[in-house]
Amino acid sequence: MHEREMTTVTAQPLSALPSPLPDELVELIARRFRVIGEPMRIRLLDRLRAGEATVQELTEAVRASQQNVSKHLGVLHDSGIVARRKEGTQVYYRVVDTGVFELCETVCGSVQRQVAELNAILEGAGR
Amino acid sequence: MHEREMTTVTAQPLSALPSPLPDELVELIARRFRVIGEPMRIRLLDRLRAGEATVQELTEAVRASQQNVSKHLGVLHDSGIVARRKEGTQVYYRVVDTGVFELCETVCGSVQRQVAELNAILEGAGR
DNA sequence: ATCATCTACAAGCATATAGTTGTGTATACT
DNA sequence: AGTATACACAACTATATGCTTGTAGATGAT
Repeated sequence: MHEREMTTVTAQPLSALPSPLPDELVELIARRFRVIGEPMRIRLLDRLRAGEATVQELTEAVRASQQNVSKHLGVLHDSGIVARRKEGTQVYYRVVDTGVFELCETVCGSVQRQVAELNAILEGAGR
Repeated sequence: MHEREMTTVTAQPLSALPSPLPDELVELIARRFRVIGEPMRIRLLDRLRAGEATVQELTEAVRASQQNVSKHLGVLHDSGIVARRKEGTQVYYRVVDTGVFELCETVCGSVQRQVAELNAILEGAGR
């Protein structure tokens, strides 16, 4: 689907993760989840689904202060989820780790299932 | 109880998410990510990959206080990721939302790609 | 009944992090 | 040069949350 050519190091069926996950890996995974687990950052990534955007455009899209947006973009950049490109006084951000979209879709699936369950329960009780 | 037969409600290609994600959905997604973005909880879920376990067993597996484990399990339970079953004085926990494993695999993929990139850079600079 | 074990809840402390304010730096325009 | 714009960094405050300690409730054994 995305980059397929770093065959040497990472190409394993990831389903086969070591059973007691090593502590460092656990920390890395947790950190990544926490980076994405922020409403403002999710909104930024959502906007970036449509493609590259400047800080200015992103600031308008998420209705927040420029400093705040810049800070969140810095977090996303540090964690390697987005990349930036400077052009004049403007900085363009884009998503480089498209795995985040996959993550959001999986989470949305879980959320939708839960909502469906709740509805089912409510209907069952209401009748 | 609830792990089967929910085919009717949620079956859409989730790739088609609304473009400016509604605020409430963003909050739900963020909360879910934050629930998983905790090393201790990841370790608990990791242990639960092997199947149902009691609080006691989980406490030994993650080397933490019973109270702390219980609290984290409560968080996982509240968010619908795990379910519990009481038997005598013991409580068995199990994962009901297996999407979390998918999430971890995706994240591991990203992390591994980043590590690979770092290695490549280091090798390039070192030679 | 009494006691031990297993689990969950509550209060307090410590830390992490989100948001604001103020400012520095770089680029473009006049 | 001087000014305006776009972005990022730093310090500060507020809030959230993880961990500990203490304990309550429930079950089972003696």
